[in-house]
Amino acid sequence: MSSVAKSPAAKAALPEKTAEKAPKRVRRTAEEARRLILDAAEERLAKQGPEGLRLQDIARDVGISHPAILHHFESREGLVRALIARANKQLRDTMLTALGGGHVSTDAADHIDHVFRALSDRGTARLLSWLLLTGRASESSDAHNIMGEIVAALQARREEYAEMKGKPAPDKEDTLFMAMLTANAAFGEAIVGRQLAEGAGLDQDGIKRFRAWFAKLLNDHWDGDR
Amino acid sequence: MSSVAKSPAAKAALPEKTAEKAPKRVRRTAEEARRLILDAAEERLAKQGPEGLRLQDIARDVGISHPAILHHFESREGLVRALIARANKQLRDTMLTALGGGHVSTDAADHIDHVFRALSDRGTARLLSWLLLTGRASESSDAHNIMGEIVAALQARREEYAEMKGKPAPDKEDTLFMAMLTANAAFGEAIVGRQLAEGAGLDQDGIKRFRAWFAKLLNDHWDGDR
DNA sequence: ATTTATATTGACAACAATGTCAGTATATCT
DNA sequence: AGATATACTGACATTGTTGTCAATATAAAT
Repeated sequence: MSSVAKSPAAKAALPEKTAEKAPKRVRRTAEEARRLILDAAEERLAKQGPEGLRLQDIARDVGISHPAILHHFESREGLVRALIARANKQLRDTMLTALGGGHVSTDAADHIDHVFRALSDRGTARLLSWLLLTGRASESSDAHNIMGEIVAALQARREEYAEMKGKPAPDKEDTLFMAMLTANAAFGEAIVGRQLAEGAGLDQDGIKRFRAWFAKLLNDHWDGDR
Repeated sequence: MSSVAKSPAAKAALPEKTAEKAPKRVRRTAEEARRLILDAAEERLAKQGPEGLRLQDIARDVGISHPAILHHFESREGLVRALIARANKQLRDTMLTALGGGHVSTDAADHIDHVFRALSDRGTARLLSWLLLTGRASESSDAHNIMGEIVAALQARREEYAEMKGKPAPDKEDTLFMAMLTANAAFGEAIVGRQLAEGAGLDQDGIKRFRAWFAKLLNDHWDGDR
């Protein structure tokens, strides 16, 4: 990323007619180009925030000219929408497969860690946050379904677990609240986490301990009093 | 805030020389002007996100011309810095006075509600979030101290409470984690809260119930096992 | 090899936003 | 009242960013 792709320097060798053209243009498939562009945009967004999302910069990152981006996404807004759609999809997939994995009910720590990783460690939460901050929330009605699906899956797991233990079925709202708290905390951590941790003198390992602590809190509540 | 101050409409009464000038320019004190500008900027930011922070818009809201803003804040960046500084200060004050109020140890619900109100209901968390997303974190080294102060105050309360109950003093890190979780959750709620709540079919009252639920969770932990 | 479709580019247009400046009006001080 | 400091304005300069367009190169099809 230090040295940008140069135009062919070996061009003025022969002043003959053979030397006057050496275009060497890269041509990707549309799908591949879109993927590269989205990747670059995501990275910029994660690193520099909303104001770092400029077509020219992204183009430079990919090594293309900025009209190419317009060609693939119509407009800047189109690019943003594509970004949103992909982030939502990734999030949904990650969460649901995590919920689907077997070892949930016994140990919430892994589970919490999954959620935090999916949202916080990778830039997804920051991306989604920015989307929400800029008021583009309504466009991604997917978010609704995602939350619904997750809570449903979680509730199913919980009832299953309760039955196994011979306990009464847990309250649906209680499950919802657990999910909401987790989501809120993960988003919050994605944004203020590093800042808070630094302020409190917590290192990377301390953050891990925090997540474990949180997992335990939820775990206790999971098969606790209620 | 609905009707902006209008320029004098009663001006074309006499076509005489007396009617040709009616400047009626408002002149505030520098302090007052700065306050108004910051208020307007804050509101824009809360409503429309980062991209809504344009000098011309803010100026229109206040009823002045945009160079006036530059006059008071040097540059756009200056305005942003002032915004940050004020938000930090407000946050610190709110939190510490909330911590200082007597009824903390017995009922965490009020307390949690205070925190959420200070961060979430008003636009503070969104503002700070945007600041963090845009990477302006380093400029507000105040944040460090804030977190430190709060945790210290909380820990003091907790030790006091533990002694009253004749229990062993709580772990400092445990207190820190409680504060971190609360902060994360409040920030998260400020950003994704409405979206999640809608997706889950929760109304305003449901959000209140969630906060109460969270408060209870912390409360139980407060004088619980550890 | 020729044709076809389209990914890609450079140059330019259009616009928006910050910032500059010289001048104007208003509160305050003497 | 007159003088002074400065909050404020309108017009302009500047810069940066999105978007348009005609032209070009390249992969795939015939």
